[in-house]
Amino acid sequence: MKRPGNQKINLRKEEIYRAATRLFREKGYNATGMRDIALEVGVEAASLYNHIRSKAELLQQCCFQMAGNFSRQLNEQEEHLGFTARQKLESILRYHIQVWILQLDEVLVATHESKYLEEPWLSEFMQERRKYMRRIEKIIREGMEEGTIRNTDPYPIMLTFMSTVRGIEFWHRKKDLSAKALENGLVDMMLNGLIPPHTNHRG
Amino acid sequence: MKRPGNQKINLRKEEIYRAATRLFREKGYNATGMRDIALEVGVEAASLYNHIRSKAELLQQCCFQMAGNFSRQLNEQEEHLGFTARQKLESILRYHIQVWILQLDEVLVATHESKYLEEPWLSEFMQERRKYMRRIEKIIREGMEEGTIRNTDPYPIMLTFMSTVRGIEFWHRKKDLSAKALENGLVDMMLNGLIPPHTNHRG
DNA sequence: GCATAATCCTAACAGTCGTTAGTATTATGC
DNA sequence: GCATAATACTAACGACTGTTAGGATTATGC
Repeated sequence: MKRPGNQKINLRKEEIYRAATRLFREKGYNATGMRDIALEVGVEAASLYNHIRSKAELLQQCCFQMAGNFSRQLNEQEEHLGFTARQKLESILRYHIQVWILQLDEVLVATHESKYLEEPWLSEFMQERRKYMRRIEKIIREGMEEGTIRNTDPYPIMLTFMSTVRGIEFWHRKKDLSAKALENGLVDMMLNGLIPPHTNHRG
Repeated sequence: MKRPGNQKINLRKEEIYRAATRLFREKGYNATGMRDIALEVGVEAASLYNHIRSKAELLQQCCFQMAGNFSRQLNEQEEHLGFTARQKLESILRYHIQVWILQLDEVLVATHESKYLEEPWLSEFMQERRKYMRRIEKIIREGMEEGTIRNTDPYPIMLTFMSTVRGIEFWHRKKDLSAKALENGLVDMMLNGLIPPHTNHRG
């Protein structure tokens, strides 16, 4: 069997990965058994090991795939010369929101289950995250220097920026609000806050 | 042994609860064994059952204690007649932040591990949380009617409000920023956003 | 100091976990 | 259709899980 383009193999592997990601999100990494994943795929648990090396590998793939995506997108924005820092931040935030809407399973696993990564992956993942947050903070500082971002401590702003997307976890999709409206609403809050423009109660 | 004020009993129980909460936060509920908790307390795992009914009970206590605290504080604010809706929201947000700073272990367990509650506790907890979010949304709507809150869709605002505290999870305490400064920074972002007041780029 | 209740221990339970060994089955390339 | 590689199965492994039983130890109230 000289692989006919690797298609079938990777399809099965992909299927396992998707099932695992969904279950990791739904039940948590530790509460998800290989037998649960196997049931979802329609196979015995032992058969999974023809396609993957271990359960831990599935978690690693999910976490570092997401980390890579976010890091790459941040690279693009950092190099975007025509944008002010505030425009960069808005663009990055919109990317965050879209990922949280379109790939909620993966991003929630990377966010909540990454702590179950084994070493040395755990340390590497956390270091990458710290690095990412520092890069965001740097853009915020640049925005303050160029005057497009309000001049206060950049650190709480960065924390708020990183947390804004978290609410999407609770969004009931069926209801009144479209994805684009949700995105715009979150971006609007990040940029303008909840005080009306005419009021003069700042500080 | 006719309880001498229940002190010793409750101290041990309290000790177990604290150890469990810390470990649940650190390693997650499922990855924390009764033997881990016992080791922390300095006792054999089986001995824990002289003080608690089950591992699940420890999680329930943590989740519903926090839920009760938040719910009670919200009651107080709802009944606070001298406050505008915006002042109420700021007050509630400051309470959120202080809890996330002072009781990070418990609040993280209630936030991230509550999904491992068994029925009917799980349903009750999630229902309480939905109710809480709807009450926040109602205050936001009141603020829009009285003009103290910018008039947009209240739902994304509520989601942002609920998520603001999440960043505290990543706060390195040792460093530059005091707890009070962090609190003020987060509140400031919530109220004013990151656009400087003189700019005219709203909408 | 005796009766008793609280708390601890050891040992073990039934179940689940991720994973491996060994083998059977299926599909491919020639 | 034969050789071979991929993939599936069954059975089981040792380790770990929350919890219980039963007995030993300790502290309390009178």
